[in-house]
Amino acid sequence: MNQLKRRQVVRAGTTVEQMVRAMADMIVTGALLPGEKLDEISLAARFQVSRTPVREALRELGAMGLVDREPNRSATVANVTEAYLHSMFEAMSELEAICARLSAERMTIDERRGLEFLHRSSAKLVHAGANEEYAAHNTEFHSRLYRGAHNDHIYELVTQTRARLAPFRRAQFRLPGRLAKSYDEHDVIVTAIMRGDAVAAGQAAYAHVAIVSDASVVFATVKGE
Amino acid sequence: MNQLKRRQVVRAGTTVEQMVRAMADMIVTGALLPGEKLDEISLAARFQVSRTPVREALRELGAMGLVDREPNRSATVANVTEAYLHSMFEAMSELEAICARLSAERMTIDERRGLEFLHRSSAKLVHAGANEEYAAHNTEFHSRLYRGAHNDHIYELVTQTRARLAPFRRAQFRLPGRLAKSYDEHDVIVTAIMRGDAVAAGQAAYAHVAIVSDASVVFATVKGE
DNA sequence: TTTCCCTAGATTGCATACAAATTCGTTCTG
DNA sequence: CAGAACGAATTTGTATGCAATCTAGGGAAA
Repeated sequence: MNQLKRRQVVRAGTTVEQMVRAMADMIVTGALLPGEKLDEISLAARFQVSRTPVREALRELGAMGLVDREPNRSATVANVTEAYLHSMFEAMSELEAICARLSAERMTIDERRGLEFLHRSSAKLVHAGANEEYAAHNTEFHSRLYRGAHNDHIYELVTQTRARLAPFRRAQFRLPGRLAKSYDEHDVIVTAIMRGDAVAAGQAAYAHVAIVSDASVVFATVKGE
Repeated sequence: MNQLKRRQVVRAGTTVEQMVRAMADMIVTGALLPGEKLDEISLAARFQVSRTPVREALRELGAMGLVDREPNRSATVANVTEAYLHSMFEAMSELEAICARLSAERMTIDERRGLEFLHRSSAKLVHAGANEEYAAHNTEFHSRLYRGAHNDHIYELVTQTRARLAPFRRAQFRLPGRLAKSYDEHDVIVTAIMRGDAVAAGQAAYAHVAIVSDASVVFATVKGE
């Protein structure tokens, strides 16, 4: 098995799919910063492919809102105005509220128990001050909330919004005491969901995200313009 | 000015943009039916361009959710499962509720007056049974609700969802008496917004869309599986 | 010195060419 | 006759080439 084609690499698909995944990841994780130029030739060289798949990947990323494109100029990592950023955070609050509300009504027993267990198990990370690991737990926590709503389209909308927001809330848990507060806020949500209180769950989720927005460090306009 | 290039035609952009607009329109209006095959060569011939822009347009439409794409097989007009369709309608209800709620809180005086005027002026269309025209008024009515929320990202989400839903609710106003009921439901929303009652506006909007979902004729799986 | 304009290089947009994959018809076999 | 298997034709995926557009730098004029 010395000579396997690029195509056969685990979980691969077409070249474009790979590029989209790779670049989306780089943008979301911050390896590429908002405003950064993405010229097709460099990308083609970097990924060892021709410009054709690069262009298709950029177009898809553009449609996803992760990169900005204008005719006859290089694509750039999406960089939004402060007003738009605010609208995304607000939308996120609303969407999370919906998910929490629906989760309170629709989660199966197993989902509820799983959520509670995950939440409880993150307590020790708070005490240990394990930023990175708590962040991972946090992501999983919210993911479960989205899935728990049992609505595929809402899941898509919230996931998409979260991805676009990611580059702008990197240092979320750097603020002192934020971890413990986050845990407490999750606790309110979990409690409400466990007892099937949709209204309380929705309100708690809305407030939680709203707080995160405020706590988030906002990178405005990093490069170019 | 005899020899103007394709590019210079009014409101045009790059070839791909034109194709995306044209095809999105065809899909949304039903000129292309869900499930229909979209092979690149035919499209290229039809639009008098090479396959390259066609492929980019298809990829963008795919990202928008208007066409389904799988590696090494033709793209098709998006055709969703009944479960997914249901989830889109539910999402639409939630999103419209948010917009109505925020509109009740945030619309300017002018926006409120404009909405009310538009609504009142559609009354005569109901009496006349003018389906087509009422449908246009209806579209405009909802558009204003979305813009009235003063949140660009939510506007984007709701617009996108509406577009994906369009092919599946074509015959919305064909049902007898639906026009009058729609008007009455709009009336409740408008009244709530005019008096700034966010909760009532949200509930009325949610109920309105939920009814439309039920009233909608669902085309399931038109062509090809 | 500053500003404007022009040209050369660089970069994107689209077309064409070729490779890989799929599909469908035909043939061969049981 | 049914079904598997092979192969040609169709269709998608990627590379390359050329035209159109943009950008940057230098030189001329104010």
